[in-house]
Amino acid sequence: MSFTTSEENYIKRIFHLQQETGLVNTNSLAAEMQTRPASVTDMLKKLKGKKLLQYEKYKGFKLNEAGKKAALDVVRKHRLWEYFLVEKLHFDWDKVHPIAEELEHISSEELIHRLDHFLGNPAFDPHGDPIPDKNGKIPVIKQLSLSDIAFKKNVTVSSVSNQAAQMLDMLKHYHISIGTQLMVLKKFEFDRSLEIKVSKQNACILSEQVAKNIFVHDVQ
Amino acid sequence: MSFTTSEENYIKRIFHLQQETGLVNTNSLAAEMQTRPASVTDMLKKLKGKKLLQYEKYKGFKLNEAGKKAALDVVRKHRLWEYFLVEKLHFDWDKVHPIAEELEHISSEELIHRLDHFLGNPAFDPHGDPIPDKNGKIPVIKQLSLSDIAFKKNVTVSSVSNQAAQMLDMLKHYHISIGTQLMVLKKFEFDRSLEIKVSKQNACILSEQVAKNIFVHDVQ
DNA sequence: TTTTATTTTTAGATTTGTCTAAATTTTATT
DNA sequence: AATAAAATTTAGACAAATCTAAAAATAAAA
Repeated sequence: MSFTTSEENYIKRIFHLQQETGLVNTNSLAAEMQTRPASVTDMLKKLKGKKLLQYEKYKGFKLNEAGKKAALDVVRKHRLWEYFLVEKLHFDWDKVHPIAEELEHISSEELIHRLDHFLGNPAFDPHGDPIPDKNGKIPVIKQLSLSDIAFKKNVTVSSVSNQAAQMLDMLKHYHISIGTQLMVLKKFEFDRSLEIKVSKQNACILSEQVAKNIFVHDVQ
Repeated sequence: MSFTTSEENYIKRIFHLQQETGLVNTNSLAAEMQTRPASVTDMLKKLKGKKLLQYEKYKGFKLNEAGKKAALDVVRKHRLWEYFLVEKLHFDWDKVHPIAEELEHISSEELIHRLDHFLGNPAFDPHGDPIPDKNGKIPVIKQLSLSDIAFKKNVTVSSVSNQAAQMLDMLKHYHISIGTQLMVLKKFEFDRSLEIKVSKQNACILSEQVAKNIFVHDVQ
């Protein structure tokens, strides 16, 4: 099933709204989409016709399973492109959203599959938001990301979600790999970067983005 | 001035047709666009209204300077994206056209500027077609590209248009740089790759794409 | 529980890009 | 030069996505 750019935009916004409020209503979606309630009603009929939406007139609405999968596909594309723009083209992270809004509607599945691989299958975008995988599965941030660890607590690296060469290079340089023991010394609120201590070496600084991609567990 | 996707597609096709035939006529453009002559006429009025087209009813038409610049912008975007798809995402070169047809309509100038830089400001796309620069200037293939040099003729490398790290790595590996003396020994028609001899070293094979990006002049 | 206010939907219009069918202009042929 | 053929344009229609204004349904308040 393929969708128009307009359909994809509506699907994505409904998805985000229903995550906060459960059921979505016409006026709030119209406000989000910067359009008129009447236009929303028109689109709701189309989406219901495509069997993406639970919708009864005057009752509020939400995406069904097919609709959620469609939304996650768009979210995945958006976040992968944002990652590309920041990591490869060195855009500032706060400049990429409008460009990703266009790129997310490029249709080729093969393109996204290859882009994902090229980027090292990142789990989080430059804003720290999770990137759904091909099946719509969202990586869970089980309080185990290094960015959520308490100070002075000894932890062991269990996985690194971002396989990009640059990331691996950096970790290699700091002598971090699966099994390495770490301790968080300080968190800079300004950019949420972390000062950490690796085994018996000197302290070093990791960006929030790197920290989010490092998963750790308690030392046994 | 910005254009719709449909306008850009028409502009691009008119550009390619007028390079071959000078004046373009309605039926041939309709055939190229896989649409009806009546639809072409409708679009011609729009493009004339935007002052991109020299057009008198029943007389044939062609892009004026503004139109040509608009066309070159689209061609530039298309070819840069093709280069990206082949060089970075490792698509087969014959698979990238339809995807680039979508990507070429992404509007951000900053994006294209950064993409160009990221790719190493390539002068030719994976099909060997020249990539217009930001100002619409098309790199001239003055019989000086290595791919156009006669066999057994001694030449000196004068410039390398593609600044990508991978390209430079490869050239370094073969001990090729500005000033290096080369000789073309053989051309394989199958993929137009070249066997060349570098100074007093062993012969090596260069792909057509690499050869097109190496410019040479006669040995003085 | 009426009445009022809010929300949502319908009806009908608009824009963009397309179409078919018919009319017009140009070109080619006798 | 008159007529036939081809190319091009006009006229009117349609689908998608939007809009305004009015009607209908629901929710809130008196």
